[in-house]
Amino acid sequence: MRPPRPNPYREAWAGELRADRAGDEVRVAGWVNRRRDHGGLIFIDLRDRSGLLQLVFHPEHAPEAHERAHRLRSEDVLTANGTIARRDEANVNPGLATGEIELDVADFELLADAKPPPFPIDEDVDIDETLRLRHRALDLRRERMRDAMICRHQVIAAIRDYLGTHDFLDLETPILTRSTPEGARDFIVPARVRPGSFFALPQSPQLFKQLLMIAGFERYYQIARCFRDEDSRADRLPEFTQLDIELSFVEEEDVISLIEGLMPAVFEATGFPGVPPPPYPRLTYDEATLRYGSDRPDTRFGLEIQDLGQALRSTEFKVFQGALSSGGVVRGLNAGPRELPRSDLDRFTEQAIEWGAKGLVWAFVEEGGGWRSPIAKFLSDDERAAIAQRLEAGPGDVVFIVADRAPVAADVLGLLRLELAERFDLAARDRHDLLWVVDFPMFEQDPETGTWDPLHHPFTAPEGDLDGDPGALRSRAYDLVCDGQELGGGSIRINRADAQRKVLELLHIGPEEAQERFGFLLDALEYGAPPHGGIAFGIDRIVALVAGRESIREVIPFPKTASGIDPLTGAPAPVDAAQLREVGLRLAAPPPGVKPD
RNA sequence: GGGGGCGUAGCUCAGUUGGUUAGAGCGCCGGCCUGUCACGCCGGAGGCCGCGGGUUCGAGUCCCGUCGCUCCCGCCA
Repeated sequence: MRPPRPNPYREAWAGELRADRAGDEVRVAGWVNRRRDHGGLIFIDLRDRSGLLQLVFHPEHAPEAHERAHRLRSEDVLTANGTIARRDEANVNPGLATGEIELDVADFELLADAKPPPFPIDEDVDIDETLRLRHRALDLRRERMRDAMICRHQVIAAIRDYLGTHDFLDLETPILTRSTPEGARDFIVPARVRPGSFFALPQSPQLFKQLLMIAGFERYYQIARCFRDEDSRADRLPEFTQLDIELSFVEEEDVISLIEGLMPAVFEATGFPGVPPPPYPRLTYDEATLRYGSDRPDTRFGLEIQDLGQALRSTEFKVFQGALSSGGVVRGLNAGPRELPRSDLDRFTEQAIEWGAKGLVWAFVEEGGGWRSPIAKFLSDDERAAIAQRLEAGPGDVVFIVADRAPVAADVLGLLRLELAERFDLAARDRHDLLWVVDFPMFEQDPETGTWDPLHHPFTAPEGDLDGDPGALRSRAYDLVCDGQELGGGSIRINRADAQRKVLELLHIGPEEAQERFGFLLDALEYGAPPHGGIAFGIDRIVALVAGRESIREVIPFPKTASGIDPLTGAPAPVDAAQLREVGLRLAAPPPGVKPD
């Protein structure tokens, strides 16, 4: 850190003082991290953003200060001046960056005293998250959180630096806007200036960044706050921060190579090891869903899924035969030589059913090709051998098989894969797998309604015949995946109004509705839109990865809880009737705990 | 909306088969202590066992409901 401007509080950062300053008079300021009062000598670990420094209060060096120092307590704020003293060899603390020195305090001023904190600031223990969020200012004082926030800053600074030197303009887009078709539920804000109407908070700056391309800015980025009114997860909150990027006159390779330059810059800036250098491997969507049962595969461990259709094409076992003859699949994975008691097998089977399968076949392969399995007797020797060969399963291995519609089999085996990896701790810890998933289908058919839903948003450029079978269309989209989590995704966009209208039509968004909802984009597309494309990343996820945190709440200064509320401010909170009247609203029912008027 | 886990002192947790006075460590308060750095020693305070109901002679413990947190499914890039 740069040296502070000397002022009445501070002339140096406490955590950055070293033995070369021995003998110097300095003034430092910060919080009492910990006190060790020996009656005679008093030691205080002073904490500021830069780290810790031991202050010594000596009864003979400074009797008056020593007397007052007895009353210092944890988290008191003080400024102290004195002499930097080199510690005796025996008193050096190798665990502390400033451990070779200490400040022999001449005088200090208590700037603010502190109540005992509701949880320890000076040690790294798990505290109830709601309590931490309620006292977030205190929580953020903890080293772990300070590190995370600094890491967050470093990630964002590295991004700005990289994109800045690659000719990108950082431009803002509105927060009060109208519904964007990302597929999630919108947060809505009643509009006083037009009672009965609502703003929506952006789910992403998608439409605006396309307008910026049509405007001719060529290269844009933004660290953009985005909002989606859906239930949270460890890696998902209703409010999150996205790195939003868009470029003109580009195709897929341009975006991919930009990102393959950006990500290493981020990893380098944060000193994050473990990600192999680019080019990052690419998997097609079809490969990913077949081999890993997911379009965001975790490839840190094997357990790859295989198709068993060939091995079973003339099977008489009704379950498998039924699946195959009705257009479904039989797929399996080899879990390897695992000790799996019946209780685990039952649990997996139960879960498979919850995940949508009709059942789960398990089998232990024995010496000589026999199976210990409830279905062993329904399969011929040849079929068992063919399956074992396909799954490369030998004696001792346990294999799992699902027969179902292809998407169900993929999902179930994909989830089972993750479950097994968790159960046996298979994921490499010191390695992180970044990879691209490419060549997505444009649409996915809802098995119940038969309607076509876009896998990405409907501005993604399709590949193939727009007048042909929608199921055959591919999209020019790409997702960046890390350890089974989507870090970002994007696409080349549609840059012609007629093609855009056609795609919306395929989604049953008629001309009128299209005009009503995003006429402003369609209109702009009429005036010469360059070929363009881009990508968006979850900044919170990137920081969590780099900082090694399980939840993005650990890398956001003021996050909502997993249940979507803010214990710090109490938001969301009821508003009074006058505020409602102003925006032309009346509640159908009073909120819990509030009496109706 | 559904499923799992958790809820006991300020914090982190233990609490046996339902048993009478609910414990520990840390923190806090008081005293002692001149080389500690998780300082040490002595003493002390601190409890709506999430909340409501039920079973029972008796409930932290069993049952029902409910609330909160969290993880996952659904949902969501």
